[in-house]
Amino acid sequence: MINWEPERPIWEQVAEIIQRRIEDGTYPPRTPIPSVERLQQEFEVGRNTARHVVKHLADEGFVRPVPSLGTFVLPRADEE
Amino acid sequence: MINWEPERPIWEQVAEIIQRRIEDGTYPPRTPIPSVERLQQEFEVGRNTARHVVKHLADEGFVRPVPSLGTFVLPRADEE
DNA sequence: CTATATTTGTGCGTATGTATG
DNA sequence: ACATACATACGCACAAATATA
Repeated sequence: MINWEPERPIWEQVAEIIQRRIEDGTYPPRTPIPSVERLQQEFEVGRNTARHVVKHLADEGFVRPVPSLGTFVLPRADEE
Repeated sequence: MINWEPERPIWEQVAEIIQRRIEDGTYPPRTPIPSVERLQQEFEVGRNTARHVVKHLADEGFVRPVPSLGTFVLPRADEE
């Protein structure tokens, strides 16, 4: 079981964890973050919640989902 | 057309049918159950629903999916 | 040896229904 | 009324391994 903060949406808390992993290099640029299904399993959330996380990270410009392939970490501007 | 009971999920009803066939020997141990595509066709369900059925049966220990080969009926302990 | 078909695995996209706060 | 969360159910495409023609 995961102790989510009750004050904020779970998707937001998951998104922050993934974002942190992107920033600390756990998920390097041009590599895929865990799939929606993996996120579901690791964080014990539903599919829509996991997808919301990915969509948020994509909207924020951290990742780009590629159909049939995965969701890839975008390189920073100075790493382009 | 198939008359599914509206009260329960379709995947559950399909899984029960397959499980019954395993138990009555229609699908003997070490032989494959119908592929996902065959399940789709026979029960007129979508791929994800058919896969859900297989995953459920695998989680319950009735079958083991083998990539590229099929999903095989596991032998019971006393038949091992 | 090559080409095709089969089968599971893995991705994303979409919609609906239900429940909760 | 709305946002959040989950379950169900449909769709598509491609990858990888295997079997077969």
